[in-house]
Amino acid sequence: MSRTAATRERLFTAAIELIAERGFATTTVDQIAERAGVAKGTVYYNFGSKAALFSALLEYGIERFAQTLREAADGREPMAALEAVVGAELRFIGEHESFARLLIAEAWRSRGDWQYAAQLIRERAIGVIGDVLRAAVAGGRLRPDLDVDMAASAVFGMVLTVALDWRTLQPDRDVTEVHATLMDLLRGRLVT
Amino acid sequence: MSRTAATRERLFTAAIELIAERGFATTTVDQIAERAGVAKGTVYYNFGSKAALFSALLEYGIERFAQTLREAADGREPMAALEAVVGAELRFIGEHESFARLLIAEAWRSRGDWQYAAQLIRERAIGVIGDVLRAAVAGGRLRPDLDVDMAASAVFGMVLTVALDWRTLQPDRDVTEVHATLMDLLRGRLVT
DNA sequence: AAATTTGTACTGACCGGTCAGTTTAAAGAG
DNA sequence: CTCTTTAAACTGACCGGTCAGTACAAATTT
Repeated sequence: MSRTAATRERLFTAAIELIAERGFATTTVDQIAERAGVAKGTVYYNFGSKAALFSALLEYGIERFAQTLREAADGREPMAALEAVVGAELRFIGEHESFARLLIAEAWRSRGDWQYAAQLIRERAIGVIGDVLRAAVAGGRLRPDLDVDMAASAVFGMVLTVALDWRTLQPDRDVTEVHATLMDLLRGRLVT
Repeated sequence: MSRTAATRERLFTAAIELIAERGFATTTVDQIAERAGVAKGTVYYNFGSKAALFSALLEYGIERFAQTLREAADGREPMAALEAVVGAELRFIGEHESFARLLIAEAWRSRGDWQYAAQLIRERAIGVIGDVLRAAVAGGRLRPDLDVDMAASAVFGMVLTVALDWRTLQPDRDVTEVHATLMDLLRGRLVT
């Protein structure tokens, strides 16, 4: 990894943590530079502005998120793929809790400079779930009249909410338990 | 309604809209005052600080949210109550979209002054769903080993995400359709 | 019933701190 | 020699909070 890439990585990590804790607007560039162990000028040398840093960070994070989900689905039968994708989302959030909080906080605004973030998540991350559901419908495993896009966003939001509650309230609980409950819910195994 | 109550109401409305659009930190007190049609000093006369205004607004909104859900559940059989609560959450978000966006954006921070907001939502709003699910389990309509708290937060998050997507992407679509899809999902009617 | 006082709600110019972004000169790395 | 980073000082716009003063209606006094 080049020196530049390493510097950027450290700035990303520092910025994600701080912004998740305090929000974009109340996080100062001085704080980001300090936590990254870098001079303030370096931030501007590498990114040009606070907003540009955040923008790059969002795209980078969402791309990695979507990539993780895609790999989980790859090569699996539809219903197994859904299970794997839910597990991957859960694990990703567990490992990148700060990023998840940042996403949820900045992505669902009505105006502002980051509503494109919501669009990005929809296209990339939720899109993967949609593809899996579409395959399941095509394979006759799910109702043919299913509103795939709505269901995808429902699954994504459900997992996101539960994952954040899990990390907040019972961080020691095992992922597999959370995963199992979620899958039971999705498979309609709750109703007796 | 007293003059004071009217002024506070207008400040609430203005603040909710602006904060949902731009976030708490980037919304200025001058903007709130201007949109409410009062002087800046009036904000401080009535609430003491920007944070106190936001705090009052959160409690007010969450209480009304929870109240709506509670009334929907009241007097209904468990599964009918669940259906009614989901419908009520959907309708509340449709009617108070700004407030919902504000909630999702500010309530899931890790630190900061509003993590108590997440706690408030959990205790009040999600709590109602939890009570309904508990009743359903007690009545033998849902699996006895169901993790009620996790399921409640899953339902809440799922509805919240879908509702916001609905308002953003297809605002003209009828609530009942969205509601039906959501209930099918919850009842496990998707798997063939 | 006119004059005065009191309490409450509101006003908006102003102050002081904060912070994004700039500048500069010099040092380290590939 | 060029690219990257550093450290520190500086600028200027912006914004939360303050406060002396206004508006006005109800109570109290004369």
